[in-house]
Amino acid sequence: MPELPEVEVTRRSFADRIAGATVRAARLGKPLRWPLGVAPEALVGQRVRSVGRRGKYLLVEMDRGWLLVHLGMSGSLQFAPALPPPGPHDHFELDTSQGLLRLHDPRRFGAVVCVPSLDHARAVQLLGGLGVEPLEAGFDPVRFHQALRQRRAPIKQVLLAGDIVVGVGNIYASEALFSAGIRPTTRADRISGPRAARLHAAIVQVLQRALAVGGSTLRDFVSADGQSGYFQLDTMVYDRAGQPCRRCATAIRTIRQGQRSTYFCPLCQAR
DNA sequence: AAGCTGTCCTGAAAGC
DNA sequence: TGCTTTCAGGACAGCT
Repeated sequence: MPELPEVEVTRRSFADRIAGATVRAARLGKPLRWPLGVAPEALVGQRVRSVGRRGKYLLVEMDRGWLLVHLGMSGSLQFAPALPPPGPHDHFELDTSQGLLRLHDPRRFGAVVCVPSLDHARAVQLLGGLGVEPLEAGFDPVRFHQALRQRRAPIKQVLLAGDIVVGVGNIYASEALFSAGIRPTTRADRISGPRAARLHAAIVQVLQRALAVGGSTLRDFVSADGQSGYFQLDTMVYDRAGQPCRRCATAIRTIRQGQRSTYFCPLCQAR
């Protein structure tokens, strides 16, 4: 499932190639998570200025607004001069002078939303509540600790909420907590400064490593077949229930937190 | 305000 | 073998 590293790799794979292109047509498939918000024809004639990213949203900057693209959990993008006819799971297409951008999303948790330049409220609604970017300078260990001290919920769920730091999904939350030696059920406000600093470093390291791996395994994520693109994850705890911890050989345990699976090592993550 | 729960969707895997 | 059930995931609405 696309988490921050996959989204960033996707962005890099087509941002330069689509920049400057003029939209010739836009097509919708079955409904996605949210409606597009405008008639597809409203995009025709606009040029693509750039492709940025905020959290797990891709921000396609157009002449008169932004296209916010979210890959949900099963979405992927392709951008190529030409593509085969759309299949039953291709739910958005942007035909441009430089190629065809296509969203393939079998489970339709993804979304493409057009936010006109003037609709500031809509932009705030979609992006306003997001936390800091974990791979940018604003993600600071001291401020991270201060933010955690305001929260009584289990640290795993606080990370997932995304309002302190974005981009840490279910997989990387478990992985980062293992790396920092913190039990996922620990109340966020009970984590000391030094331990928060360790978690901060673990989040950065886990995401950066995934991004580096993605750079090699996902080089043609967008332009190629779209099937083999997902990360081949080599995890320490995620999806390893009952298997021996790679550090101490204790059996990895799984629990449910907020209807989501959490994995941890009971020995390496004692508290 | 913060923190719960339910909801959306569909393919894969497990269970009967 | 074939049918039914469960599970996975991100993020929001609507509660308490």
